[in-house]
This record gives sequence, C-alpha cells and structure tokens, in this order.
Amino acid sequence: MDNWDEVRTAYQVARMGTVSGAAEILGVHHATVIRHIDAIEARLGIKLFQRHARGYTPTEAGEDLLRVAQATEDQFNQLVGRMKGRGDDVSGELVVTSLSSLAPLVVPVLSEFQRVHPDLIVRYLTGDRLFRLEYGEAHVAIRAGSAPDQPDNVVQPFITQEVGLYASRDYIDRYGKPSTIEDFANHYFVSTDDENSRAPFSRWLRQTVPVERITFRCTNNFCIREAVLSGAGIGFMARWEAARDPSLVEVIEPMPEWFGNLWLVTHVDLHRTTKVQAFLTFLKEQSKSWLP
Amino acid sequence: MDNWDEVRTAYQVARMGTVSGAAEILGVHHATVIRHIDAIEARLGIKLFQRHARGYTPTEAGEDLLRVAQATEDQFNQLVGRMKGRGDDVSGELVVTSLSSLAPLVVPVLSEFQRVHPDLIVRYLTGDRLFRLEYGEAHVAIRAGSAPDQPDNVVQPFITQEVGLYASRDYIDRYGKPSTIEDFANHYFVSTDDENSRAPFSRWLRQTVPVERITFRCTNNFCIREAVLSGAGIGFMARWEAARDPSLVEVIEPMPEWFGNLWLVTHVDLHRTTKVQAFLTFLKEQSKSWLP
DNA sequence: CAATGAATGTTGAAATTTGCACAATGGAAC
DNA sequence: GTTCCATTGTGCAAATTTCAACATTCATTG
Repeated sequence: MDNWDEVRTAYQVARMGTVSGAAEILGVHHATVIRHIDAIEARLGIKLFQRHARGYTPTEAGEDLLRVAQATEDQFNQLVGRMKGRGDDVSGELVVTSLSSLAPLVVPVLSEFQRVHPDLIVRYLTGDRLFRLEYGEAHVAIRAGSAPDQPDNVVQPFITQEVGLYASRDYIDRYGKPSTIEDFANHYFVSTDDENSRAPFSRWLRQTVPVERITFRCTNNFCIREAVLSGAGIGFMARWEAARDPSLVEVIEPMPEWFGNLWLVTHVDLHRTTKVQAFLTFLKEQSKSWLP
Repeated sequence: MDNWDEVRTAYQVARMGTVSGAAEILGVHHATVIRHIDAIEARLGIKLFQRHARGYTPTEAGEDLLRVAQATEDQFNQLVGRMKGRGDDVSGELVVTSLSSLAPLVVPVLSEFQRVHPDLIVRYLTGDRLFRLEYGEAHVAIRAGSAPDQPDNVVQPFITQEVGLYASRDYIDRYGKPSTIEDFANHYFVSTDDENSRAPFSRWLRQTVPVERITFRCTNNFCIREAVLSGAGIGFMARWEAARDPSLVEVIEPMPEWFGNLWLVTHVDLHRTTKVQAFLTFLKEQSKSWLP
C-alpha cells in the first residue's frame, strides 16, 4: 500500500458510489479519480469496484477498504483535533531546564503554572549535562552566562542574577567581618571546585583572593550554601537565596561586576506556540517579585 | 487532513528521525520529503518536527501523528493481506443467479462447491426479475436464450438445454399417446402463460398446437411439472428433469429445434478472479454428468 | 421512442510535483 | 583544531499528475 492518497480516493468512491461524487468531495477532477482507482487496482492486482454507467459498486475488497479507510479518516480527524487543540491551549507536556541552583526560584513558578493549567504535565530537568533544546529535550531553558548564540534558539534576556558575599553569624563571631578587600587574605572562602567556572563572581574571587584561602570547594551550589551556613567560610550566594536565611551576614557591599545575566532560551520551532509563550509571560511576571 | 501521502511521509520521518532515512524508505528524494513536511506543517499550522543538523525530532504533535500513522499502516497492511488472500483462494461470498427452473441442477453443484471450500458463503439468487451482474448483484449468472451481448459481461456457452414432450402415464392411459403431430389437435397441453416467451420449445408449441388446446397455463416451471405429473396434459420438460420421474412418458422423439442454449455469464471485472474461475470450472465439470 | 441528464471514459495541454546537482551546516573522530 | 561524514536546504530541469473539453453510455421521463 504505497500511496495513501489513492486509498483516500478509493474510499470516497466507495462511500459515494460514483466517481463524480468522490471527485467533488475531494476537490479534484473526475478523471483524476478514475486514474487513481485504476492505479491502485493495478498495483494491488485486485478489483475494488465494478464499473457501470450508473457508478462504481465496491466489490468485497472495496467494501473492506471502505471500512478501513473510514476508520482511518476518523483517526486522522481526531489527530488534527488533538494537535490543533494542543496548539491553542496549554496542555500536554512542558519541559523546562535550568541550572539546578535556580530550582528554589523556578519550582514555585512551575508549580503555580501547573495549577493554572491543570491539563499540563510539567517536567523540570536539572542535571550536570546541558539539556539540548535542538533535540527536543526541553521546551524552555534558563541559561546563565553570556548570551547564547545558537542559530535555532530564540534567546531573550531574563533577569540579572544579583549575588553577594555572605558569611554566617557564627563565622563573623569567630573570625570577624572583613572590612576591606585587602583583609580577605586573612579569611576563609567557600567556592566552586571548577577552576574554569565562567561565572563572573567566581572569576572575581579567583583574581582577588589567594587560592590557598579558598579552603572549601565543592561542585554543587547547594553544598556551597550549606558550607556558608555552617560557617566554613565566606562565599557567594544569590541575594534572593541569602535573604531567606537571617543567620547570613552580607560581608561587603555587592559589586555590579559580580552580577551575571540569565537568559530565557527556546527552540525557534516552539517559541511561537501558545504553551511556550504562556509560560514565558507567566515566568517573567512571577520573577518580578524575586527582586525588591 | 487533506493529503494522506504527506501524513505517510511525516510518519516515516518521525519513525526514522531523519529526512534522508525516510526518503530512502519511501523511495523518493529527500527534497520531496522536506517539501512534504513543510507543506503539512503549513497547512495544519502546527510544528511537527524540530529541525537540527542531525535530523528531525518529532514534537508532541509529531509523536501523536507517529502513533496514529503507525496504526494506520498496520491497518492498511492487514487490509492488503485480506484482499490478496481473498484474491488467491476461494472464500468470502459467491453469488450465483439463474432461472429458478435450473435450481434442481444448480443447487447440488453449489452445495458440493461449498463443501470443497468451507470458507465460502454461497448465495443463490432466483427470482422473477433478472439479477444484474453489472451492479454486483451476482458474480455468476446462468442465462438462457440467445447469447447475451452486454459489453461488460463475459459470456461463454454452457450446455444445451435438451427438452422433450412428456405426459404422465395416467394421461396416456386416459387419452392415448399421439402418434403424429397432426394428432396433437386432439390433446391437452400444459405450457407457460407467457405468450411472448422466447424459449424455442414455447414458440414451437404456439406455432404447432392450436391455442385452445393449451388448456393449462402457468407462470412457473415447477407448476408445469406438477401439472404434467398430475395428468393435466402434455408439456415440455427438460430431459434431465423428466428422467427423474419414471411415471413420465416421452410423447414424441425430441426435435433439435426445441433445444435452447444456456450461457455462463460473469462480469468482466470478476471473471478473472480465482473464486469465479474455480466455480466455473467446477460447474462445467459437474455438468458433464447431467447428460448421458 | 426520442429527449434528457447523469454518469464514465479518453485525449492533449497546463500545472504541479519530483529528482538531481550542489551548497551549507554541524557533530564526531583522530 | 582539522578533516571527514551524514544531514539539511535550495535552484532548476524533467517527469508526473492534474485539469479541461469532449465523446460515449445508459437509465429515466414525458
């Protein structure tokens, strides 16, 4: 069965009983219909219709085809309905990925978004590796760093990630609070284990503080937070993150050069879909409350 | 969903994940595949695939289409299997029509044929009106008279219907047996009520015997037989029919001009099918035993 | 019984689709 | 980093399909 259009033509002829009627429904010339029928019969080597001057009467095989194609048309119509519906409202899956450190911000938004759209299934992917939009692994990505520049991706600025240098009250009580940057050489610092981290505050720390004073290093942002809270040293944290914990003390006034930008990235093929757009506007709206 | 071929193309792309792979399976150029995908997406206004350098990844809608089209292909393959199977062996329906007077001959043949092909459903149509092959009302017709000459029908000579003039022994005992044709004027005859009957023996009777001597007329062949058996008069019967009843006496030697030909007629579209051919050869084989 | 109308069937011209050649892209391996 | 390979994307000619107009057939109707 190499030509589904011919099946469709034969189906309409079987349904109508005449070539002309089928041609009108299909919106083609009746000669086309005749040729389709001749072609499919020749290819299968089976007569589907008995021809007479008053029309085409399906043979047993033709009746069988009629039933099958009827079901097929129903299936296709339902499919289109589902696809159109999916295009117009927000349902199905929404797959979002970000750095795991943003989870405390993103998860409440996703949760609320799901509550607004009960038909939606939310998948939030965080992990070591980057989930790739171009393979359909995610619909929306929240990325950090300099503006990504992939041709198939639609990138828009999201927020500026404001960070500060924090220590726990315990730490201040024990070692004092550094008053100047020069004083940093006498303190302990918590940072990422990745020496190539391109986060602006990481680079600033590497340039400003002697490496031997970075005495606690880990790969995961949650660990850094825990380390700072437990008094292991001074470390960078997002301001919104630090604000949640009253035991944290801002060591020095934040410097704008620490701040990095976050970007909202979508694949160009999905960017215009209602679902993705709905989520993007929702996300931007919610994020306004993240900064004072 | 106006173009089922494009659905099929999209299906293969979703299955393979690449345009090239789909093109190879479909036996078309990859440019064609790309154009089909573009066309169906444009028509539906829905993205089915995310394009990237390593291939096409189906979106949700694409996955949905994949499932539906997969089922469709299965259905079509099963359909072809059924149709081919039906073409190659003898099953389904076999619809035969004839003059009702031939039933005693035809029914045993049909019965035996059905026994040889247990999957077959036999429908034997006899009735006042002619069942028409060109509307698919029957697959095979056994017709009498001069060779039918319809363009869509395949006609082949079947047998010569040999008839004779019979009377019951009762009748002979009562009225004697006419020795010559001239003697007919003193006898009683049974015949059809149809004055326009074109059966050769009917015409011969109308020309040979005074109409007032045709004293028993009926529309049905069975009635004629019963009338002759009950001694109502002398009447024409098929020789095979008369041979079954020992109480019948052949009044005079049969004349060849009484005999009419029977024809096997099939619609041209069905004539070459295995089922019809199998029945025709079976019927001809069996009919050899009808004549001595 | 002739006229009518609705259907199929056939032919050449037009439009659409397809195939081919080549360019461009991006990932993977070395 | 460079090369290789598989893949997508595009312009143009060729092949195929489709359309339009006619001829034909057959049942119906007045």
